Amino acid sequence: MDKHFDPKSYEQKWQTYWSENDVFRTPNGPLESSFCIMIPPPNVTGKLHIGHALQSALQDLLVRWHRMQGRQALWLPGTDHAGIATQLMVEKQLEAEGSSREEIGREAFLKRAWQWKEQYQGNIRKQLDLLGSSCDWSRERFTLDDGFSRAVREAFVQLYKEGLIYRGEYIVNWSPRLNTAISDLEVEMREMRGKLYHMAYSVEGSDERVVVATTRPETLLGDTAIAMHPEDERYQHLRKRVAILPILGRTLPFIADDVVEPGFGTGLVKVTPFHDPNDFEMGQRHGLELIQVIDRRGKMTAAAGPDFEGLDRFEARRKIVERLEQEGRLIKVEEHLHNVGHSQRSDEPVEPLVSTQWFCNVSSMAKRALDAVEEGELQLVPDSWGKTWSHWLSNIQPWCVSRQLWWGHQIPAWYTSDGKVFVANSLEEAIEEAGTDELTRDVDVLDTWFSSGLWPFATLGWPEETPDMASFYPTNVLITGYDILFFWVARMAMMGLHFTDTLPFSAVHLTGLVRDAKGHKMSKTRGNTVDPLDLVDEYGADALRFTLTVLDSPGRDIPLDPERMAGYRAFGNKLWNATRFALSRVGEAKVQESLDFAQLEAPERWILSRLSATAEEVNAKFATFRFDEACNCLYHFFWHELCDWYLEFSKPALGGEAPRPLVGEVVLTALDRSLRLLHPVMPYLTEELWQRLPGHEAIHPTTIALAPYPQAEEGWRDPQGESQMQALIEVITRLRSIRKEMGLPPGEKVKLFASSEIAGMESFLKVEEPLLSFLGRLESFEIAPPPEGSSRDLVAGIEIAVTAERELSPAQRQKVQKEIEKLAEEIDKGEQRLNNQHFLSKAPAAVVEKSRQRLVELSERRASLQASLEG
RNA sequence: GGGAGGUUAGCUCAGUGGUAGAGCACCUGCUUUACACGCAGGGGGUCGCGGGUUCAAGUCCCACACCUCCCA
Repeated sequence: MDKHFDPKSYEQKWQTYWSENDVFRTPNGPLESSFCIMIPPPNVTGKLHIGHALQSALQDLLVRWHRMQGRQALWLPGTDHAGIATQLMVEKQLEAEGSSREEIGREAFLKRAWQWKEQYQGNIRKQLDLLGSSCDWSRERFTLDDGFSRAVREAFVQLYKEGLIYRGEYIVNWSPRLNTAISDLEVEMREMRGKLYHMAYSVEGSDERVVVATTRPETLLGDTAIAMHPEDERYQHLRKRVAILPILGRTLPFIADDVVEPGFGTGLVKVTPFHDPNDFEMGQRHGLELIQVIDRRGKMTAAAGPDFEGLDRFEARRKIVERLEQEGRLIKVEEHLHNVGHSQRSDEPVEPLVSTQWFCNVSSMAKRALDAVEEGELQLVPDSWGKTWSHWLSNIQPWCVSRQLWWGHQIPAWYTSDGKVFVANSLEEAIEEAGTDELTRDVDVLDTWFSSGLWPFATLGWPEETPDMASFYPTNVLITGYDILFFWVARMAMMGLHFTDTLPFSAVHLTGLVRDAKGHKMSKTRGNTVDPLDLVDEYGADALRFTLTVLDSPGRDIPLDPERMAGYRAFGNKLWNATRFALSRVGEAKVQESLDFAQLEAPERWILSRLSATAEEVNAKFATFRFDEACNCLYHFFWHELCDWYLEFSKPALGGEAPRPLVGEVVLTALDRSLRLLHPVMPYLTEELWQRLPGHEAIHPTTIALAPYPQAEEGWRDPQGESQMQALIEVITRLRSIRKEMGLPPGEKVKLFASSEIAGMESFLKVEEPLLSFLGRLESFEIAPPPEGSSRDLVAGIEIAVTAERELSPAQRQKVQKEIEKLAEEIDKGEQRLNNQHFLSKAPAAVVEKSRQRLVELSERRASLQASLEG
C-alpha cells in the first residue's frame, strides 16, 4: 500500500464494480423486507449543486445502512422535466439561431426539447455515480416518460371527474416575460422602495374631489370603482354618488367593503378588479366590471386609451403620472416601502390579471395532509416544521395548475367547436364521449409540480398495481431541502393520500441550506457557489460526504468550510494508514466473524467493548436521523480510541515483546467492523480498505455494501474491564503531562511508582506493565508508595509518582501551584454543596454520592500535588 | 403584523436539570516499530442581556436586544 492515500486511485473502480455486480439492484417483488427512498428528481438538463450532494449523501447513507441490514433497499433515481427552466434553455438556443418557438411551431419545438433532454440526461447520473450513490439505475424514471405521462393523465382525469379540477376565469399571477400563469408559491415577495401616489378624482355633480392613493398609477385606467370602509364616517355622504375617472372620464361608483383599511392613505382606494387580487374579490362581491388595461406581455391594451396603448407597463406609469400632474390631480408623492410579488423564475414583478385557467381545489387533500402530521402519522424532522406545515395547509387556496408552455404534460382536455370541454385519458376516449372527432386539444401544459406530486407512486407503476407498488409503496423516508416543503413535499403528501389512500412516506427529513464558509447563501450573483464535483476532485467523494453529513444538524443551515473538509480527508488518511499498519503487522491473522471474548486480555476486551458501544450508538443515531452525531461518534471511536490507544496497545504484542492471544485477529476484526460502520458515510474508501483485509470474504463474498451492518454485541460488554483500561489510559496521559511539566526530553526514561486502594487495580497495573512501559517510556515500574522527592499526582484513584534525574524548575513549580489553587476552588464549591441541607435532602442519592466522591478525589489530588512541591 | 430558527472557545458548531465539549485555528515539544493529511502536551469560554422556577439552569419559564429565514 502507498503511504499516502489518494481517493482518485480507487473511487471510479468501485463504482464500476458495484454496477457490474448489480449490487444496488433490487429484485422485482413481492419482497418481505424492503426499504425505499425516492430521489427528489433533479432537473433533467441541469447539474447537481451542493445541496443535491448533501441530500444524496444522506439518502445514500440511509439506503446503504438498510441494505446492510439485509433489507431489499431501493433508492429510485430519476429526473424532472422542469417545464419552465428547460423550455427557457431551448428557447435561448433557438434565439441564438435567430429563430423562436413560435416560428418553428409546437411540434418542432418539442422535438428540439427532447433532443436537448437526451443530450443532458446522462449528466445527472454521472454526477450521482461520482458521489458514490447506490441508486438502482434499472428503475430510473423521468417525469415525461410514457408511464409517468399516463399516470399524470389518469390523475388529472380522476380529479376532474371528482370535481376537484375545474376550468375558470380568475385572477392569477402572470409572468409577462415567461408569458404564463404561475402559482402563488412561485411568487416571491420582495421589499421594494416605491412611491405612493395620491391622486384626486372628481365627484360627479359637485366640486368635491376625493383623493386615493396607489403604488401603481398605471392601473388607474382599469378602475371600475372607488371603495371605502363601510363605517368610515368621512365618506358616508359619497355612498350614492359616482366619481369621474381621470384621463378616461369613465364614471366609478363608490362602494363600501370591509377589506378597506380606513387608516391607509386617505381611507379611499381605487378598485381595479382585472389587475389586483384584492380588487378582483371586491369586484366579485360588488358585481364590478372587469377591464383589462395591461396585456399578457406587460403592454397597455386598447382599453387603456389611444394615448397609452402599446406602452410598456412601467413606461405607462411614468406618462400617467406626468399627465395627472399636468391636470393638477397629483396631490402628493410619498416614498413608500412595500412588498412586490416577483416571479421567482424570471425575476420580474408579476402582473396579476384575470385569465381562464385550470385550477385544482386541494382543500380536502390539504386537510388530510395536515391531520397526518398533527396525528403523528407523518413525521417531519425536525418537527418544528409542523407549525409551518399546519399554517400553510389550513390557509391553502386553489392551485392554478395550467401553464402557457409547451414543454410538459399537455392538459388532457378537448374542446368541441361550440366550446364544450371533454377531459379524458386519450383522444379516442374524448371522441367517444363527445360523439364527434372535431375536437381541439387544450394547448396548455400542467405545472411541473403537478407531476412531481405523483412521483412516489407514479415511479413504481401507478395506476397499475405492480409488484413494485406492492413491495416499495409507501416509501419510507423522504430527504429534501426545506425550501420545497410546500412546492413538493406537501403536494406529494396530498396526492399520495388522495390517489393511494396512503401517505407516500412516513418521515420527511428536511435538510438545511448549504452556505459558504462565512454562512452566506450561495448564489451565482454572489459568485460563491461551489461545484460538488470540484470538491470531489479535490477532497474525494468520501470526505465531501462525511463533511456534509457531520454538519447536518437539525434545523440549521450548513456552513461549508473547505478547511473542515480537509480535516475529514485527513480522517480518510487515518483510515488508510491504520489499515496499512494492520496489514503489515498481523501476520497470518484473519478477520473473525466472532471472537471468544473470554480468551482475550484486557486491551482486546476493551476495544471490542468500545466497538460494540459505538455500533449501538451509531445505529441509534441513524434511526433518529442524527447523522451528525453518528459521524462524530464514528470519528471519535476510530481516531481517538482505536488508533490513538488500541493500535498503540497492540504494538508490543504484535511485535512479540509482550504477546497476547488473538491480537492480530482483534486488530483486523475491529478494523473490519469499523469500516462496515463507516461504509454508509464513506462508501469508496471503506470498500477499498475492506477488500484488502485478509478473511473479509467470509463476511461477504462480493462487497462491503452487502456485508452485515455491525450491531451491539451482548457478549462484548465489559464495564469493569473498560474502567480499568480507562484508568490505565488516564495514568499514561498524566504521566506524559508530568514528563512535559518536568521538561524531560521525549527519549529520557523515568521510574514510575503507583498505588491504589481500588480493588484489583494494583494487580491490573502490574499485568499491564509492558503497556505502561512502552507508552510511558519507563525505566522501571513498581507498585509502591511515592518515594521522597518524586513528582506526585492522583489520577483515576491511583496515586502515581515519577522520579527523574532533574528537579522541578521554578516555572514548573508555579504551574503545579496554580493547579493546586484551582483544586482549592473546586473543593470549596464541593464543600459548600455538601453542607447545604436542601441539597442533601432533595437531590437524588446518586448525585449526592457522586459529589462526595468527587470531593474526596479532589482533596487527595491536592495532597499529592502538595507533596510533590514539598518533597 | 404572524411564525420558525439562532446568539456557547479566535472561527464553524454540538450539548433538552447534576464537574462546560468537538473540529479547525493557536502555543510548546517531537524523523516514537501505520500516518507531518502525523504524534505528544497545552492555553483559551461571566454559555447575548435582565428577571424567575429549582437543592442545582448553557439546559425550563417570562421579558428584552440583535441576526437569519418563512408567511401575510
